[in-house]
Amino acid sequence: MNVCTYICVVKLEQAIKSNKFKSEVHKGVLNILYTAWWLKTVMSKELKEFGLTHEQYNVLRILKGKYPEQMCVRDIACRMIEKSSNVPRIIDRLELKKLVKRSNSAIDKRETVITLTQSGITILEATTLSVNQMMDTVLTVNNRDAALLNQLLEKVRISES
Amino acid sequence: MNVCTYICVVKLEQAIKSNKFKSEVHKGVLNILYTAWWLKTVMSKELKEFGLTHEQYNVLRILKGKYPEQMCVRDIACRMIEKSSNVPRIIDRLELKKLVKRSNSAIDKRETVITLTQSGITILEATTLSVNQMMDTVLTVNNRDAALLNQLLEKVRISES
DNA sequence: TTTAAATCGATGTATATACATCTAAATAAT
DNA sequence: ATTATTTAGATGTATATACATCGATTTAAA
Repeated sequence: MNVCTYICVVKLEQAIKSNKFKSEVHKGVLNILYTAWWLKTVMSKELKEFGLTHEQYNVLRILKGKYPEQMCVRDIACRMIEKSSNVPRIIDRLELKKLVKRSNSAIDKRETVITLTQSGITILEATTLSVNQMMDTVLTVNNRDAALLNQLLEKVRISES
Repeated sequence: MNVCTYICVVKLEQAIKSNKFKSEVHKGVLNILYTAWWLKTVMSKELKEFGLTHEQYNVLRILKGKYPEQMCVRDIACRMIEKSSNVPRIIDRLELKKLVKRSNSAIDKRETVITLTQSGITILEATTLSVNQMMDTVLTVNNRDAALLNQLLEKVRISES
């Protein structure tokens, strides 16, 4: 069975061939992990058309958020979804593709400031349009359910310790 | 800010320093991705004590599900949460640590069958106990909310195409 | 029966994750 | 002012992801 086949497999039990879960909470953990993989796979398929990875797209979008201001590596890193992302290395690939530009900060010589290039803006806009359009088609969940989901995910992350 | 600090950051807006979302659905996508990273980070911290990665633990648990039966690589792969996992390579590390054993199938010579070793069973049991205990402490969400969350995640994965 | 197609899993490559370490620079402490 | 500490980001390493390819089988087709 092809990886893409799973995009149409809705049931978790079917996806991981298991129907014995310790509890709904335990199932929920697996469900979140699986859904995250599913979403990444769906998105990556679209991003690939533009030669971008999920993480590169994330960095570009973060830069867009402050544009035309520049951002230092640290500022980008703390906005990443996956906090352990190695941002300097992601910047490396984006720089090779000339989508961003590195330069040294005048204020703090330790900092490297990153700028979106015109090419970066153009690709990002086209990609965002395409990704959003695709997501609107693929995701049929409504905003009311999504709002409830957002509340529940926050509850999951309320930790005792 | 240390990566571990984020374990105590509950709000998505705070975690990714953004409060402008196109819609609740769009926010939901980011929320699922972030929560998955959060869960993996929390779990990995515990797994590290036993010298296991998240994926290695996943493979061991899948093998446990059929134990004492053996499983071929493909059978393991289709039960993985992340479908694009490179199972032969994960087996490589587990074999080096002598937690599993590879052997050739007598029925189909193309297949490699994997067996949990006694050492594998022992480590898996200790790890599972520790991980479950930690999860029960960290996750305070109740089963009713988790059941609702599971329904909503399934709705997210209902695709038009 | 011989060839063609499909399958299994090992392996190669580029990128990313999750760390640790290192250098340079900035800040704090003495 | 000098030293110590902290911080920024580059870099190194092991592992994983997301593919593609390849050899050895097995199955299907001619």
